[in-house]
Amino acid sequence: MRITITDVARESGVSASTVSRVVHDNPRISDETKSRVRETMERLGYFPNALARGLAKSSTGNLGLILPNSSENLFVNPFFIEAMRGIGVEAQSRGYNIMFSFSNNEDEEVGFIRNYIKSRWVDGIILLTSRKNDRCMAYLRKKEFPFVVVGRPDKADSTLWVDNDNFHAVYDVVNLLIDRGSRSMAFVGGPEDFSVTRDRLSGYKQALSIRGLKEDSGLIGFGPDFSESGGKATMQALLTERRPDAVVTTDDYIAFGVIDALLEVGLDDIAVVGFNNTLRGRYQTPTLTSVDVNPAELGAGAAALLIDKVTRREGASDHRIIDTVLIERDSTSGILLKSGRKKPGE
Amino acid sequence: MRITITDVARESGVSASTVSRVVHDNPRISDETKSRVRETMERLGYFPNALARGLAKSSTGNLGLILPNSSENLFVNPFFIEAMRGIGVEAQSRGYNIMFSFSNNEDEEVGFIRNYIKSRWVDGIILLTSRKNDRCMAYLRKKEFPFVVVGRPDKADSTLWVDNDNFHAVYDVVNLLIDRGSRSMAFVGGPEDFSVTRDRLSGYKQALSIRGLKEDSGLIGFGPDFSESGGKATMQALLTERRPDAVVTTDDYIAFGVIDALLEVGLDDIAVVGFNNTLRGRYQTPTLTSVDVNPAELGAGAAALLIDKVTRREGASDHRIIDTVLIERDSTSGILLKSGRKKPGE
DNA sequence: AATTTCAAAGCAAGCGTTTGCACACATTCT
DNA sequence: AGAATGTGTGCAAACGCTTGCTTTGAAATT
Repeated sequence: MRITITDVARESGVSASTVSRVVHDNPRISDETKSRVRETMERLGYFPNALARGLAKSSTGNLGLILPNSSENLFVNPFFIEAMRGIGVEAQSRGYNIMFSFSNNEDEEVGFIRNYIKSRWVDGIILLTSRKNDRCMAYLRKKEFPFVVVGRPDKADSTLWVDNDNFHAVYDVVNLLIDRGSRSMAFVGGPEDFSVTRDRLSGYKQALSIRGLKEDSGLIGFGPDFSESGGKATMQALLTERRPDAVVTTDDYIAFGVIDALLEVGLDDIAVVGFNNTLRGRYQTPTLTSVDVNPAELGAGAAALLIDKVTRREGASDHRIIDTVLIERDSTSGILLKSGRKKPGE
Repeated sequence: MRITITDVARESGVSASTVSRVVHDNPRISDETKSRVRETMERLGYFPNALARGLAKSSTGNLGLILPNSSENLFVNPFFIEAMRGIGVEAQSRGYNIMFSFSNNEDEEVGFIRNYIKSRWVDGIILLTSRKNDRCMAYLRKKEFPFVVVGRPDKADSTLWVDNDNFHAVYDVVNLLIDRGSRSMAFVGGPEDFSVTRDRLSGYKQALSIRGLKEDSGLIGFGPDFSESGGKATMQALLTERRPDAVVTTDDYIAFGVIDALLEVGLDDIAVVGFNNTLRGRYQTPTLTSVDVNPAELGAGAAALLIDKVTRREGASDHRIIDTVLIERDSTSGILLKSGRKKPGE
């Protein structure tokens, strides 16, 4: 027989309400009673039933995590598992549990969110990507349900968000490339409706203008996704019109595709930069200069923000910016050598 | 105001119990009533409260997932995210939710399990690794709580499990290497208390003996973990005594370490095989022959088994074997070339 | 015509907590 | 001494659903 609050109450000669108040350390209960009740709880091995508690308080202490439509490349990317870890660790340390679901498309995502909300499993929801006109966000806003998004939201309202300073991250990349001698730098991004793509593009444009280089729309391309094949195709299209001396991309996998496209036409002296500091970028040939976006911190920040919100903590801010780290490797050392060996002297 | 089962009842002129029975499609309710009630539910947008339901049924429809102590290398390994995906997809398709937690050590794991069970958040638990004398398993058995483990359990009792046929997987690898000409084959495994290590070792021994090669304990080593550095150190130790012509490992990362150790002493003609078919193995130099263990299938199988169990489905078996696929690449093509180019003619 | 059988639906007691309000008693103030 | 505070607990009504047992009325059986 499972032991309940009434067992504890009977056993320590008080009412169930008193036991409940002891559990919550209510100041109206005398220290004497508290310690007596606590001793009984200990002895009986009492543990509150989360469901009953949730029902009574109408709040669960769970957060829902929506993983984006899993085009395969999203899962070879350690970004997500790292973000999940950040979320998990932060949530655990504050007594929250995480429920997750995998979806195949935006419809399914909305379906899961709907289910989480309506069945009252969770107190808040974490979205792991930010898109323009995101239907998940629209739904959550309509329902006025607490949520946080990793990435800058499309609309500037009270939405909680956590993101890198993508503008500055790219700004630094562009400066590095200019310092390395680039005069005609291309930009190959993911889909244009992701805020991360748009932010990085504007960092690119700003930096060019500040350094006195002309922006050229012929040097800017957007892929259909964040995949290697998408990056390759985009680069190939771009190459029919222009011959850049460096390429800034918004993801390592896009960068791999770009490098592929370049090498295929014999261009092995073009600098390429990726984002997300993937493992493959560290081992492939050439090793890839990349921006580490600190996914675990992004996740932890998101969880923290959301928990602050649902616990109505005072003075909680509505966003958080996570630092990035630019990691320079061979792909910007001056020459893309097929052999992958570092250019001597760089 | 949130709408409840009584609202639906009132609105369609029946009792709450009837509505509940309609929701569960109880045959004792007439079709006429069912359709009337369903129409009302639709119109009102009724959605059952999962907490209340769980409290009444004392079951939640949630499963708990315990991710192993996160030594970093476990997370660069796509095995886990893939397994999670398999679990998630299977669970979702059967109306179950997944809660997960990250732990840093076995104590924490047991703590999370205890919490899941005692607070009654979940109906069953999935363990993602199987160790000898695992305290999690011991605890779960003591509590008689339903769980499933990925990997063969240490004790042969009624424990649910799903695993590859590690014995045969290694058996095939050994045969391949012998066919390629190996006569002195080493085995470098992970920690000996993981059942996966022990199973693969016995496959190795069997295959050797069947093919008429002598087993040599000097050719067998176990690393402290599944990491690159561990693999390297183990191989280095082994090399002080022996000079094998091929190495079977139990993980790609161990294999990377092994290759490193070999190349450092100038041995570039030794065949090496890994497990888990990691991305890095596909791109590094040389590309690595590896066994794909189908992590998503392992995860899905685990979820399926556990759900069958907690729903007391008839005829549910207690384990499931998932096929592996041996993927041959350059590292067994005869010579480990530093350039990573395929040996011509192989 | 009286009795049995059966289908369909309702009653009410849980499931285990939380919490506003009431209550009893002991202090302190006029 | 009577009134006003304060302090520590208990009562009982939620929270929203499930389910064993009953009831009701009609059809089938003797």
